[in-house]
Amino acid sequence: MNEAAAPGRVGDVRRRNLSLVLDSIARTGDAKPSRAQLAAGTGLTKAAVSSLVADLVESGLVSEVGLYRDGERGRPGQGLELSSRRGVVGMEINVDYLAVGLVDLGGNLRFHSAVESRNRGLAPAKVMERLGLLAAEVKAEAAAANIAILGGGLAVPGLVDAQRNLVLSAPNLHWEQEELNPRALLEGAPLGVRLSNEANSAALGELWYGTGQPDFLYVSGEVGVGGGVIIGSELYTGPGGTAGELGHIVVHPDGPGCSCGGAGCLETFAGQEAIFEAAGTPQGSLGERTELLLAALAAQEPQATQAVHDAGRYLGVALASSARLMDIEAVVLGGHFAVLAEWLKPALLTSLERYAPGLLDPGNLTVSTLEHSGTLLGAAGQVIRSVIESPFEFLLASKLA
Amino acid sequence: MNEAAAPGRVGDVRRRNLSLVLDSIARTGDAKPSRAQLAAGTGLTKAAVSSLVADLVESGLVSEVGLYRDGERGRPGQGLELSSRRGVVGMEINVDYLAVGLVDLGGNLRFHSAVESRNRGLAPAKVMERLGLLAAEVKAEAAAANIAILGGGLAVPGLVDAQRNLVLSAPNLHWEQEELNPRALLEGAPLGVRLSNEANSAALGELWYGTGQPDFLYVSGEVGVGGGVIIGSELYTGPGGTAGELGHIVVHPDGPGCSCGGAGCLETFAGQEAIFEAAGTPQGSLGERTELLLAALAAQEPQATQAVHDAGRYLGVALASSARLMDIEAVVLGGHFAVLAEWLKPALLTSLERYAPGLLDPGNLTVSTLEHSGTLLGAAGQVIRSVIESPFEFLLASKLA
DNA sequence: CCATATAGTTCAGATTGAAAACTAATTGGA
DNA sequence: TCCAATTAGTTTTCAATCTGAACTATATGG
Repeated sequence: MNEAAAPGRVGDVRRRNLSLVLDSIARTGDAKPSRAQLAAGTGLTKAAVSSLVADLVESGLVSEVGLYRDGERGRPGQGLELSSRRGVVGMEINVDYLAVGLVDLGGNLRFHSAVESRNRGLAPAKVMERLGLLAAEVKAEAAAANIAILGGGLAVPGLVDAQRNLVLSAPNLHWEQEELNPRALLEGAPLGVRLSNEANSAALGELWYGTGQPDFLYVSGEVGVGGGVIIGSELYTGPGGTAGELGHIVVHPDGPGCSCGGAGCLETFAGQEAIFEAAGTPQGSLGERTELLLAALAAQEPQATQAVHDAGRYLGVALASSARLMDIEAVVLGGHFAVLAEWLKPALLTSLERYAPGLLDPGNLTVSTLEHSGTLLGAAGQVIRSVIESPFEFLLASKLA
Repeated sequence: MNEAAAPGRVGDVRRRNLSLVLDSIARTGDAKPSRAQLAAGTGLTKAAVSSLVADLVESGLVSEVGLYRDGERGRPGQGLELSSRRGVVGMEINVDYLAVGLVDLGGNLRFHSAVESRNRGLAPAKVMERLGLLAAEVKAEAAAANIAILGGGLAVPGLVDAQRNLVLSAPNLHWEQEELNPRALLEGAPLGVRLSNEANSAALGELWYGTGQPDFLYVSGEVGVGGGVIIGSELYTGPGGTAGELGHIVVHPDGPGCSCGGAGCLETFAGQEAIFEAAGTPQGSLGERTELLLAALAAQEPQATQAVHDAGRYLGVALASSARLMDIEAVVLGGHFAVLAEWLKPALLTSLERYAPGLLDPGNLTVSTLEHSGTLLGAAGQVIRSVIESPFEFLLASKLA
């Protein structure tokens, strides 16, 4: 008996149905369903839904929002929605900036703020201090709007251990085995602050607040090339939690050495630095270099065009291999790749067609529309999702308080 | 409300616990646990376990096997085991042979038979006819041993649609969109016959009856190069069910064209045909060529050695990329690669160390020990697993009958 | 032969959803 | 104006199923 799965108890049924009803309300979104509609949608009886909704309303997760009239006869229903008076703070540390946002349970970004910050090489404590200022701003905004902060999500460009609040490694920040104390950013928030990986959060943001496709590979072109795999509306993390390292897929066995110790990795051909260098973009801040590169592309300068073309070609190789291995049918481009999409896509599609003909419909290669808030939304969304998936635990906690 | 998850009913608790108890008995295997031990292992009360076991015994899935004595004091328990009087037939169609086997619920291969058969290009009906002869043999053996056949699993080297009993494509058999009628092989078996992919079945066989690791990539080197990804003791199939196509990962962007329409695929460097050709092995049957190649390798013939070395190198590239993308930490070599392992492994490990240093512990690169029966066991195991995972449905059916 | 220990069963109690009957609120037509 | 029709939501009764505690069954060892 190596694995001890938990036994089913009578009470589990209610846990599950609480989650089912809450999830139904979340999915229905703006339509603000009534109890009767939820009963029809979930397959539960009206009696069961009424009882479940009563608990959810009492906990503050769900609120009744006026009457619901369809223009037909009969008693109108009470509209239900995820409370707009409860929110989660999304936070992001990246190489060049810090960002925070307040997301209510319904997924609306109620407030948003970002500052430039050269975080590479900075001590984690120093960065957390700066982030704390932004967090204070959010808290003030939340108080003003009468929104209770339930918790927060913090995305960093590196490998994290969410259980132990540990950044295992964030090479682009020059961090290694750093213990953050994210909880301190939002003192008093009952659900604390959850660490997560930037690319994974962006992928989840795209899933919950973007395209809504259930299966896709999100490609994050920040300083490194990252990826997030969404399968069946869930993040695929792999057994060790480090899946999606698209940047270190080998795209040429005779390629140059990579910072990861390997060779021929995608990142050495399609990382930001690699593209800037191949394009001959002079040194400078990220914003400046991006401007210059875009200008060069617009001017059809050959070196820049070739650089982006090559990046697209090798990205195509990596995507072809990924699609074959993981059966991926859709790709969403984010970060740098979204910015360069116009010039990148043709080479990418040609490459895909060469290495995996017919596997990926060109229409399934899309560009993220969430821009910089995707990561934020995903980081906060993970906390919101955890409430939607186990509301019972939340109910218990809020009854004690 | 786009997805309608099923509501939890009170009866679901019992469904789950029936499965939990059955699974506990299966895992404990030869130890033949008592009800009391199951209660301790599952966290259920003795009362609940007794009630659940009663149902399982009545259905015939579980049998009591004499008393259980620990040498200590107290009333001895009744040992329980998955019935050895119920079995599932595993069947395999491959390019060069057909095989069948009888697996009892406890996972013991009770009977096994295989014949050579040049199936490439043969009509599916003709192949099924030959397979029917083997199936008849199994049925006779089962009758003689007083084992009731519950169902069967049939593995084929191609992409299948298990719901519709369809082989979507099996290029190495020259089959395309073939409708088989596997159920006819085992008339009267209550669970019918389930089609599955050969590489996936071999991976599952390895999981259930081989190493027992919960996370690994199985590499099947038959005529094509296939793969099966096991994550968290489950087969990863991807959204469309075609995941694990290791053979068509791009290992060299300037590589030769592949039968899949792409270019630079692993299969063009490490497929059986590619290795034979590179090694200069003359034409002939698979068995003959394998003998010749092994002899050449034993004699340290340079061309053969180089061919296998190259195959290992490119397999290393594919595994490095796979490990990065899917966070795979262990690899099991099967089929042709298991046969060549002695000569293949050094180059493979060197390659892995070059392209993904430190990612895969050399000790986690193992060779399948199940040989040809792995696929059979996996094909049958899927049916056995489906019973273990939802015994309630089986109970219902057996009560009606 | 009895104290002790362990296995397994029986029965009351609690939780929970289904089903059906009931109350509540609204519209439209007589 | 008022009542039939219609839809929303609540109350009540019932069945399924687990827990916990008390009970019975069967072994060992002095």
